[in-house]
Amino acid sequence: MEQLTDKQHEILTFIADYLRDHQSAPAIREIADHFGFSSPKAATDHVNALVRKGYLLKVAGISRGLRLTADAEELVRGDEGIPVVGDVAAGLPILAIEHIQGFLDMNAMFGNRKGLYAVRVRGNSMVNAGIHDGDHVIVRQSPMIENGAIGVAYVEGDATVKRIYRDGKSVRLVPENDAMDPIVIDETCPDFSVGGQVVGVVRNVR
Amino acid sequence: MEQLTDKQHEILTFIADYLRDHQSAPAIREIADHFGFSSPKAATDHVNALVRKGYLLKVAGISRGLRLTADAEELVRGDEGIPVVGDVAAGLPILAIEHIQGFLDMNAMFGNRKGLYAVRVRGNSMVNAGIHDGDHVIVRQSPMIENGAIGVAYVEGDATVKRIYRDGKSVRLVPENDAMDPIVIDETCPDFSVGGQVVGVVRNVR
DNA sequence: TTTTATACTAATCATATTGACAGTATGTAT
DNA sequence: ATACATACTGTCAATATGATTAGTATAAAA
Repeated sequence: MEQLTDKQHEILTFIADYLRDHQSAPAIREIADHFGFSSPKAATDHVNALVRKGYLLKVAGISRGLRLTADAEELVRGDEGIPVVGDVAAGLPILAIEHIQGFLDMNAMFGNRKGLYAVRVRGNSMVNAGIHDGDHVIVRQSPMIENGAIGVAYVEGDATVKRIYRDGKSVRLVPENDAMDPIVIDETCPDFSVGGQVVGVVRNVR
Repeated sequence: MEQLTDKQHEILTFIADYLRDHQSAPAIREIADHFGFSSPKAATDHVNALVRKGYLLKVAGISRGLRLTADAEELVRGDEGIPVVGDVAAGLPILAIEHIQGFLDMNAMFGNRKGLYAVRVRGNSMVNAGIHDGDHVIVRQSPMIENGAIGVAYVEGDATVKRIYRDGKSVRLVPENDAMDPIVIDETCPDFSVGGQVVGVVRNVR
C-alpha cells in the first residue's frame, strides 16, 4: 500500500469521520471549506491522490460519491470486532498482529442475525450452566428447540430461561441450580409457548 | 407512532437498504426510477409523508440529504445489533417494537473499543464466576486493575484468567473454583505481568 | 357532501455539485 | 536540468438534484 502524506491522511480521516457522522460523503467544497482552501481544486487534487493510491473510490456521476476502500477503512477504523489473541510469547506486545487469531464480531458469531433477539436474565436458576443474574442470553427465535437444550419459555406472560424437555404430553422446564426444582407443564396449556433456543450468552462485567 | 401504508413502508425499506449498501442516501430520482415512477414528484410525495410521520429527516440544501430517524432504524432494524426484548404481554409477537428495550451492540457495550481484546478461556478455574471452558473474555488492556477484580495474568508466557489481588509485595491469583487453590507470586517476578481487566464475557452456546 | 390523504403524471426552475481549464510555487528524485 | 508529485488559487460550464406548480384519480374520514 502506497504511503500517504500527512495532509492526505488528514483528508482521508476527515472523509471517514464525515461518512460515519453524516451517513453521507462530504462534497468536494465541504472538504475545501473544512481545511480553509479557497479553491475546490485543492481538495480535488488531494482526493485524486487518495484515489490513485487506492484509499478512495469515486462513484461517477453522482453527488457526494466518495467511498472508502477496504484499505482505507482498515487504516482509519478497525470495525472488524474485538481481536481475539492467543498465547503470548515473551516480549511481544499483546495486541501484536502475530497473536491475533480472529475477531469477535457479534453480528456474525451467532449466525444469521435475523431472528435473533436478546433477553436479560433475572435470577439464578441457570447458574450451573454459567448463566447469571443480569446476563443477556442470545435467542434464536423458533418454537422448535432441541430436546434438552436451553431455551426461553413463556409461561403465563413471563419469560423464563430453562433447559426444556418435551415428551409429547408434558414439558419440563429444568433449572440448572441444585436448590431449585423442575416445573412441569401440560403441552396443551394455552399460557405456554417456547420463544426460542439460547445460542449465546453475553455479560457485561461490573 | 403513526402507521405507514404498504407503499410508504416499501419506500422506507428501499431508502434504508440503499443507505446500508451505498453509504449514501438515494436521490429522489433514484427512488422514482426504482419504483417505476415517471415523475420525481411521486417519490417526493412519499418522502414527505415519511418525514411528516417521523421516519425520515431531510437535511436541507444538500444532495442525497435523506436520513433515517431512530424510529425508522428500529422499524427496519438495520445494523444496531441484536434487539433486547423485555417482558412479553400475551398475544403480541416477541419482536414487536413495543417490546424492544434496546440493542446489544458489542462495538458499544464494553465502552471504547480501543484497547479491548478477547481471550478464549481454557479450563474451569473460574466457573463460580460464570466463566466456563471455551468462553471468550473481553479484556480492557491495562497493567492497572482494581484489586480483587477478574483479570488476565501472564505467568511464564501463559495467559490465565483469575481474580487478582495485590498487596504491594505479592500477587495472589485466586480461582473461582472450590477445588482449586490460589497461586501466590512475588510482585517482582520477571515472568509475571497483568494483561488487563475482564469487562465482559461472550459465549457461543453449542 | 366536502375534506383530506394517498398515489401518481408532466414540466419547469433554482441550486448543489462535480470536473475541467489555466495557472503558481515548492520540494525531491534522477 | 529536468522531470514529477505535492499543495495550492481562481473561474466556468455541465450536470445532478431538490423543490415547485399544475393536474388526475381513488378511497377513506368528517
